[in-house]
Amino acid sequence: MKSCKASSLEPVVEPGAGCVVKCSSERLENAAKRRLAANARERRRMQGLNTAFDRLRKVVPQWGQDKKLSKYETLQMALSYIMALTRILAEAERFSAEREWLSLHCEHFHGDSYHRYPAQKAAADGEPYAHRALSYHPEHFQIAN
DNA sequence: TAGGCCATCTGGTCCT
DNA sequence: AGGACCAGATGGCCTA
Repeated sequence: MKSCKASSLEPVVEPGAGCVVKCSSERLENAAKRRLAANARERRRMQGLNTAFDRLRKVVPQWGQDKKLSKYETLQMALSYIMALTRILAEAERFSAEREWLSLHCEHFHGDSYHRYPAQKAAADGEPYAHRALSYHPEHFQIAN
C-alpha cells in the first residue's frame, strides 16, 4: 500500500485514481487536525495572557473602581503607577540628600521645619501624601500618553 | 439598540 | 516542519 506524503502540497498523480482521492482526503484531514491543534495552542496562549493581565490588575491601584479594569485600562494604569512610583523614589532620594546636606551645614538648627518627609508634611496638610501621589483615575490616562 | 469589551478562529509571518 | 506571535474577522454578552 502506497502512503501519501502529508508535506507535499501537490496531489500525487497515480495511474489508479483511488490514491488521489484518498491522499487528498488524508491531507485535508491532517490539515484540519493541525488547524485544531493551532486553535488550542492559541487559546492557551491567550489564556496565559489573560492570567498575566489578572495578576497585573491585582497589583495596580483601582481606587474608586468597583468594576474591573479593561485590558487597555490596566496597561494605562500600570504605566501611570510605575511613573508615580518612580517619581516618589526620585523625591525620596532628593529629600535624603537634602537631609544630609542640612545635617552637615545646619547642625545648630532643630530639625522640625527641615527634617520633615513629604508624607509627614502632606499628612499635616490633611491628605495622605501617598494617596495624593497615586490617586490615578481612568480619566487621567491622557496624561500618560 | 448601539457601542464597548472579550473570546475564539483563522491565515500570515517569523523563528528554531 | 512545527510552534509562537500577531492582526483581522466574527459573534456573544453586557450596559447605558
